[in-house]
Amino acid sequence: MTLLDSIVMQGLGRHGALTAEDKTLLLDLELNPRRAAAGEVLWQESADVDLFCVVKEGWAYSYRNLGNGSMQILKVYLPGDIIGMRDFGFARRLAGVAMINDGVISPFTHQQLFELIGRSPALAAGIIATVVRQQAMLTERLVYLGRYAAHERLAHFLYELYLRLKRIGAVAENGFLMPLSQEQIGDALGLSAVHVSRTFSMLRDEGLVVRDRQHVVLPDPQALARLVEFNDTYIDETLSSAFHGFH
Amino acid sequence: MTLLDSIVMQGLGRHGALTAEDKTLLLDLELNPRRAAAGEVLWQESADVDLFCVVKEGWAYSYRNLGNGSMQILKVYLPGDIIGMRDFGFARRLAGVAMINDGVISPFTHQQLFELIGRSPALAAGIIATVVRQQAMLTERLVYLGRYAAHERLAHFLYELYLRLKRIGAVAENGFLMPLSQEQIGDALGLSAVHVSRTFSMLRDEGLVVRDRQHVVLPDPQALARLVEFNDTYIDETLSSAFHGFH
DNA sequence: AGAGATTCATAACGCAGGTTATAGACGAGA
DNA sequence: TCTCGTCTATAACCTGCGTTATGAATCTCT
Repeated sequence: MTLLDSIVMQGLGRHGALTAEDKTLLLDLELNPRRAAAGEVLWQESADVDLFCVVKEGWAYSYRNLGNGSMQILKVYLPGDIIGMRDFGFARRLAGVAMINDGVISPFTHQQLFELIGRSPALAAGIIATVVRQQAMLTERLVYLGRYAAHERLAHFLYELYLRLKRIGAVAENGFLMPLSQEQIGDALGLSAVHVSRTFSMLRDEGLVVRDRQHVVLPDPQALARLVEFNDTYIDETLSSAFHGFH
Repeated sequence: MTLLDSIVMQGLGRHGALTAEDKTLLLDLELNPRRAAAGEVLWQESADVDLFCVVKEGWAYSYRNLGNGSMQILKVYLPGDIIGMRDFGFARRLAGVAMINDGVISPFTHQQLFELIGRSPALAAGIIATVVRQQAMLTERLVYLGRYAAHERLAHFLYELYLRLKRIGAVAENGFLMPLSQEQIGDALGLSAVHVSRTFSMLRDEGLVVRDRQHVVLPDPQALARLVEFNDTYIDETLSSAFHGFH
């Protein structure tokens, strides 16, 4: 799991050839890795925007604390993801970010990001693509919050994680580790922790999800995908050819 | 309402001086205006991505049609907004777009957008800012879908429209025209049309919203804002200084 | 190894909001 | 002016999910 540095390159660079300089620029982003403990808050809402991070190990999530005492988790970050792009261009953080479990992150500065954009059109395009893809994932979540029932939300959530983890080689025999508590899952899906538990039981009874603490197995991923009519365009879609021309 | 062409410039250019050439580039985007009738579908989900549009008159919305027969409205577009940025970088539309009422739109091509980005770093930065701001509005909606009750969702929705319309001078004496049906509002807020009606009645009884068909008045906008703890950072926040340095 | 804190499963109960139904108000077109 | 279709208001009824509670299992710290 330590060679995930390259995942960023895969994610950003798949659609166009990266030059050796591009690769150097990318690797430079990861020169300052540090450990981050479970629960550590990387930054709070409204903090100044100074850093972005590459997640190298562990999971993180971005969230909003609400006036009514509840929390909404906006996105779960996996190894290889870039944290903080949400705030790109803003002076203040729109959401807080915290680690879910112990991990390693590589912070880099606003400054570094601007330089990278200035030096490599290919990477600039890739970064825009990253932002747009994140927006697409957010949209997908929004649709599920607005119009689907609890079991569909949970199934969709698990299947999305499954696909994303598979991309980075963190799935074995349809199983993966999921360090999120049911409370946190509820905060992501707009459900109470109790109902998340109920819903897990339901999916278990239907043979769709087997779970033992943090270990999750999807015995039949296709069945899950059918249940949620999973639209994976937003995860795997290739960029348009017009976009390539931009490089 | 016909001079709204300039709104795009206001929205993108407020944070940095635009050169005369920048302005020309922007005006070039609006050379081909055409009428669009209420209900007209500008494009469907999964269609090829070819065009973007500036809305010059009228309202539009982007939406997803779901397998369970319902619809989720993702965003309402007002005069001066750019439609289609959601799909920037994708080969296929992630969402359909339709007109709410009669209006005028100015389509421009992928090609034009790329040229504009290539020629003017200031405009490129502005466009990224537009995308990020849209993402922020989407996030705000997501939070409300996940963690707030019907009356809070509706109040927030109305107040956001109020602010956006005020920016473009479409509010008079705290009142504005809202061409959305209650069914459409429900599709945006993840509620049934019946419950939207109930909730309007509730807000009316509390003196927060007066409504007669399409005419809406917010007698005390501040009271509404308090109800929803409105966070207008994402609408008005100035860009970070680092971002300015990028121009 | 023991104590306290977290997490999870399941049950009981209540309510916000979905669904269906009905009737009035309004708008477009003949 | 009449008709038909769309939109809205309100009522009656039902259910999915929130809330609260309890006990068991697991983790953490010493």
